[in-house]
Amino acid sequence: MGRRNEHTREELREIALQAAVELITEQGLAGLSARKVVSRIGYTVGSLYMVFRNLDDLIIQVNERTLEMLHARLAAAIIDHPPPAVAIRALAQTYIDFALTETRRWLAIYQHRLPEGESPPESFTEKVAQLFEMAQEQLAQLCPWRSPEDIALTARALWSGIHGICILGFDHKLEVAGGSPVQAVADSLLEYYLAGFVHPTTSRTR
Amino acid sequence: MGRRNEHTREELREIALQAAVELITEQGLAGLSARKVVSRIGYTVGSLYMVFRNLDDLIIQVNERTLEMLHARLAAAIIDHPPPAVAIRALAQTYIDFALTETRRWLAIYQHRLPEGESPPESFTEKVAQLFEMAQEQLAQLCPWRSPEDIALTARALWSGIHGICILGFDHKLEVAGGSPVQAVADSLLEYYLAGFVHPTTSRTR
DNA sequence: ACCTGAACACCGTTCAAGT
DNA sequence: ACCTGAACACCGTTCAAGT
Repeated sequence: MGRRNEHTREELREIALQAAVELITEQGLAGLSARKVVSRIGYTVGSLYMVFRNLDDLIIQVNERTLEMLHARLAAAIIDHPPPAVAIRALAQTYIDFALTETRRWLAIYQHRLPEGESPPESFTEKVAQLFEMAQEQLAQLCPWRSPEDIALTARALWSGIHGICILGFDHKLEVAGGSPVQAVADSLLEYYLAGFVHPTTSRTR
Repeated sequence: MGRRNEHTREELREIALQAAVELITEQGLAGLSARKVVSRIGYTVGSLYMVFRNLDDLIIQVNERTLEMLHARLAAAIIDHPPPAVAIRALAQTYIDFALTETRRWLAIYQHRLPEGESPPESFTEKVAQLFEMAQEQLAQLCPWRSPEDIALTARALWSGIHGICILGFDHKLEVAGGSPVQAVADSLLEYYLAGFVHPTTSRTR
C-alpha cells in the first residue's frame, strides 16, 4: 500500500483545505473531522498528518483564508475612496453582510480555540491586525487631530462593538420587537459612537 | 448492580452540576465530558442520562447558574442606586470584572452551541433578557425623553459592544502598545457612545 | 426503580508495515 | 517517500441485564 503519488504534497494540502472549507460551509465547524476531510478527497486518515501538524493546524489555515476573503470584501467596499465617515459605515456594513452570508465560515474563526497555552501562528494574527488597520486608517482621516493611541482604541472599540452585535445577533440574543435587530443595533452603535467621537461635548455625562 | 439509592434524583442532579462547574472552572468547557462528570461523583455514565436529557442539557443548566451569578453581581454593583450615568459604567465594569475573574465559566456561555435547529429553553433566554433589562432601566432613567425602542436598541448596542470587547480581548485580538486594552477600549466605547447618546449633535457626521 | 457496564458509532493521533 | 489501516485512548448515547 502507499506510494500513489497522484498529488504532490502541495496539491494534497490544497484539496484537503478545500474539502475542509466545504464541510464547514455545509455543516459548520462542529461538522468537521479529520476522517470526513480525507474521505472527501479519497485518502485515509494518516495522510492528513503528512501535510498538517494536526486538526487545529488545518482549521487555522482555513480560517486564514476566510480572513483573506473578508479583507478583500472590505477593501472592495471602499475602493472608490469615499469620505471617511462614509467609509467607516461601509466597512461595518460589509462586515455584517459577510457574517450574515458566510455565517459558518465567519463563525468558525471565533468558535475555534487552541488548547490553553498555545497561540495562533504569526501569519494568523498578522491578518487580524490588517483588518484593524483598515478601520484605523479611516478613523485617522476622520479625526486627524486625535492621537494614534486614541485612534487605535477607537478602532478596537468600534470593531469589537460590531463584532459583538454580530455574535449576539447570531445567537438570537438581540431580538427586539420587529425588524432585523443586527442592522438597527449596529446603526445605533455607529451613529452615537461616531457622534461622540467626532464632536466631543465639554459637559460630561456624569 | 443498580439500586444504590445513596442520593435522590434531585441530589444526583445537584452533585453532577457541581462537578460540571468544577470541571469547567478548572479545564474549560472543552475539558468537560459525561464520563469525567460521573467519575467525579462516583457514578457511571448511564446514570447521567437519568437526570439530564443529554450533555447539552447539563451544560445549559450550568450556564444558567453562571447567568444567575452574573445577574447577582450586576445587581450588587448598583444596589445603592447611583445616578444612571454612574450605574451604566458600574454595570459595564462589573461585566468586565466577571469575564476576567470567572473567565472559563463566562466563556462557556458563549462557547456552547446547540446542534443547528435546536434552541435553548425559555428559562435560559429569560435569564439573558433579565440582563438586558438592567441596562435598559438605567438608560431609560438617563434619557427619559427617548422612545422605548431607542432605549432597547441602545442597551443592546452597549451590551454587545462590551461583550465584543471582552471576547476579542480574551482572544488577545485587541493588544495595543501598553496597558490593559480591554479596560481602555471599554472606556472609549462608553465615553463616546454615551456622549453621542445623551447629547446628540445637530450636525451629522457625514 | 435505580444503576451498571457493555455496546455502538463516532472522535484525533500515531506508527509499523507495505509498495 | 508515500500512504495505509490497525491501534490507542478517548468521546456521547443507549439499553439489556442485574439488584
